[in-house]
Formats: sequence, C-alpha cells, structure tokens
Amino acid sequence: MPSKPRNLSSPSSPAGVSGLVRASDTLAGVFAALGDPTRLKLVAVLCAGGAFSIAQLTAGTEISRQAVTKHLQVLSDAGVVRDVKMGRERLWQLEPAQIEEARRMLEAIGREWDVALNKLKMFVESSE
Amino acid sequence: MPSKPRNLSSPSSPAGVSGLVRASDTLAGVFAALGDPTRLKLVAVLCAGGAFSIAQLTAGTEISRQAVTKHLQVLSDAGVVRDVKMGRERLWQLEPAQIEEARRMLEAIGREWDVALNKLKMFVESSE
DNA sequence: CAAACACGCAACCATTTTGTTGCCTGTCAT
DNA sequence: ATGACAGGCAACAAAATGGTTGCGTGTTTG
Repeated sequence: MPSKPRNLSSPSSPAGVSGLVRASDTLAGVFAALGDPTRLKLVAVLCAGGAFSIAQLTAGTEISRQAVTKHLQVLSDAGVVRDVKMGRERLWQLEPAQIEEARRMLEAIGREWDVALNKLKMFVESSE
Repeated sequence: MPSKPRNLSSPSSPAGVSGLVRASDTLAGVFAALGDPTRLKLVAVLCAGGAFSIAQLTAGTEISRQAVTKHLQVLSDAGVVRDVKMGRERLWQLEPAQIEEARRMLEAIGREWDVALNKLKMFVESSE
C-alpha cells in the first residue's frame, strides 16, 4: 500500500486531489441538495424542460405544497434550480450549470481512482 | 410552455425521465453521502488510491476520530466506500461503482435537458 | 506480561432538516 | 366587485444529523 497519512488541506497534495478538495465545500451543497429522494425526483421532472408551477410539481408527490416549496428553496440555494415569476404563479426550471460541475467532480474522482489503480498495477507487474 | 402536470411516478412518463425517477431512491443516498464537506474531502483523499486507517483519515480533519468513523459509516451505507480489517486496524478504500452510477445520472439529467432545449429551439425556428 | 495503540460502543447534546397547519396576500376571471 | 386560485409566511413538532465524551475490547510491541 502506498502513501503515508496526509493532511486533507495540505497544499502539497497531488494536483488532482487538491483541486477536488478546494472545490468540495461549494459542491457539497449541490450534492446535499440532490441527496433527497423528493428533490431528486423534482430535478428529474424539471430536466425534461420547461417551467413548472409549485402546484404542478406538488401533484406528483405525497407531501404538502409548502414542503415542496421548501425543497425547491433548497435546490435554489444550491443553484440547481431557478424560479421565474409569472403573474400569480411562480415557475421553476432547471439550472444545469451546478449539476454539470458536480458531474465533473464525480468524473474527476473516477479518473483519479483509475490512475491510482493503473500505477498499482504497473508497480505489481514491474516486480514480477 | 409544454407539458401538463404529471405524476412523478407515472409509468407513462417519457422513457428517459421515468428511468431517472426509478433510480432516484437508491441514488439519493449516494448524493446525500457526498453532500457533506467532510465526507466529500474523505472521498477526495480516498480516490487517490490505497487504503487508509481511521487515524490517518482523522489527521486531516479538525474533528474527533469517532466523528470521522460516523462519516465513514455513512459513506459505507451508501456503498461509496468499503472497509477491510487488517489486524488491529480498519482500512478504508473507495468503492467507485456507486459514484459512477451517480455520475451517469447527472449525465442523463444534463442530456435530457439538452434534448429539451433543442426541441424548443427547433420549435421556435420552425415558426419564423 | 504490561503498556501503548487502534478502534468500537453507547450515552448524550445541540442544531438542522423535514414536514405539518393556520392564516394572510396578491392575482385572475366572472 | 367578489370569489376562487396560487402562493407566502410563521409557528410549531418530530426526527435526523453531526458532534462530543467516557469507557471497554482486541492487538501489537517492548
């Protein structure tokens, strides 16, 4: 097994990892926002395009309108969703930028992992 | 604006979205696990490869060993991380499968969104 | 063997989250 | 104008979360 214990915030960490650590505080909010079944379903509906009212979005759930409003607020705080006022309605739509960021982070993690596996594999092969 | 209110669990939803909804309950747990700065940093460290003891992982944080243990337990419950007993130590390593699943979901959301945008664009252009 | 090390378990606490209900405000249609 | 519709706000209550501390158990190591 490689690597001694390291400080998570150390600036001397490998570039890839330190980049991940730097971004993690912001992105954690996005993941937290997506980390609820109700909210994830809301996002899944919204990603089909268009703008939906709270009443519409509530129709697909078993919770109250206010609960849905709160969930939308959480998503909004994380920048995952955006609202537009239309007369007496408030329409919500997806704001994919943050989701894209989150996806990139997961991609980076997977890539980092693959690189590490490859190094280990090469090390093992070199000592045969 | 298209689409009337729809039930989030409706089997008559468009294939892409319904697929997302079906998977959302499982994946919400993964997102929730990643939705904490401390845990996200732990994952960022673990993705560099290798297996780390709790004491090692605690060294980079400002919280207690037990707190780190709890976080690792959360990650483990979500299937993001795996532990291996080694003598008097318990070593943790990344388990990238679920993260990959989560990444795919974000990718699907983004794609779905792009498709919807394209349809809207084509509709607008066709009426010029 | 005995001390030091790595960790688990359980109790406990403060804060946040998730949901409810009741009531009020603004907007649209008749 | 007036009723119905869409939603906001605030005050709760219950449960989950994130953290601590104290103490016990198994494993090395001198």
